[in-house]
Amino acid sequence: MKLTTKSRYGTRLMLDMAEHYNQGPIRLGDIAKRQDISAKYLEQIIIPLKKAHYVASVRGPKGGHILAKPPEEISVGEIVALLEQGTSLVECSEHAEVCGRSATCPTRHLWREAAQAMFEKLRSITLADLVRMEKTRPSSQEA
Amino acid sequence: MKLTTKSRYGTRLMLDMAEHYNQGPIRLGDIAKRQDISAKYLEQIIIPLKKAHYVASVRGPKGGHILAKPPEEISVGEIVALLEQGTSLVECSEHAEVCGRSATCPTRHLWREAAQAMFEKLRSITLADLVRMEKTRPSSQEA
DNA sequence: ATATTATATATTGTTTAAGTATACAATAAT
DNA sequence: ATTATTGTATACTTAAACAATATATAATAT
Repeated sequence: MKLTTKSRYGTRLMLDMAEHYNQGPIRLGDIAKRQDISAKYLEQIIIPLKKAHYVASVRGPKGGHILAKPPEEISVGEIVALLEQGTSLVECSEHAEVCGRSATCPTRHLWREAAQAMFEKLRSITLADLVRMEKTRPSSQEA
Repeated sequence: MKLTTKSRYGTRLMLDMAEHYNQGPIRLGDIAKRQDISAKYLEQIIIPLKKAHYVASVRGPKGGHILAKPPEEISVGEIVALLEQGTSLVECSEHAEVCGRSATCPTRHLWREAAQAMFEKLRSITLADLVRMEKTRPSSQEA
């Protein structure tokens, strides 16, 4: 039930770009160093974010990546949903056919509600919120 | 980010026992058949549930397992927390030391809040609720 | 004494997560 | 034009975790 590194690193990747919003293209290499994540791995993680038009890119020297929307308009929920490939906690939430019991299984709805509660929370927090949190309390912030 | 089969099967295991509450010890073999889960695997899954005193057992012929508390007093949240070994979505929620960035990482709190939202929902639903749901609407129940 | 249940421990197979490696394409600076 | 620097695309590898299975043992109702 743990989050994958894709959504965790992906969130930090996006947060790093949010922190440097309006500073032109940011190199993945720089983000990799700042966040201490393999640059090669970040290259993979950013692909779906580009396809979904959260991120734009510029090739060549002085190139890099930029957020395609302001940080206020990108929620963590969107990022996680994208990188975890959906908002469900069990396969049968989205694909009832994987289990013959789907039609009558009382636990099925349970997992959907739990996932909903989680994503509602995540969708309520934007990259701008995170940047603000970081600035306000450089360390030891409480929930 | 998917739930493991342990918590999913474990919930169905407990629900099956709730459905047969006050009917004496229930054989794991019977549950395995009804739920279409490997009996051997259920034997493993039930171990932590016994250790946590949600389930009691009787050996020998006519033996089996029984819920140690009424279904009203066992929430899905407790079952899942037990079988997923905690209520966190990332390692650093519980063990800050696994990541050098824990002290200042703004995303850390994020994951804790998301997990909290999810478990609040799960803790609000008991086995008795699930039994009731099943009886009220034998199929096609909506959230 | 026997059949039937649970218990304990070890082992195995499979999948997925996580990360690397290599080759290619675009472009700014010179 | 050439070169260095960035991103892009695809394939590959490794390790861990998940999901079971197998075997042997212990308790107990009949």
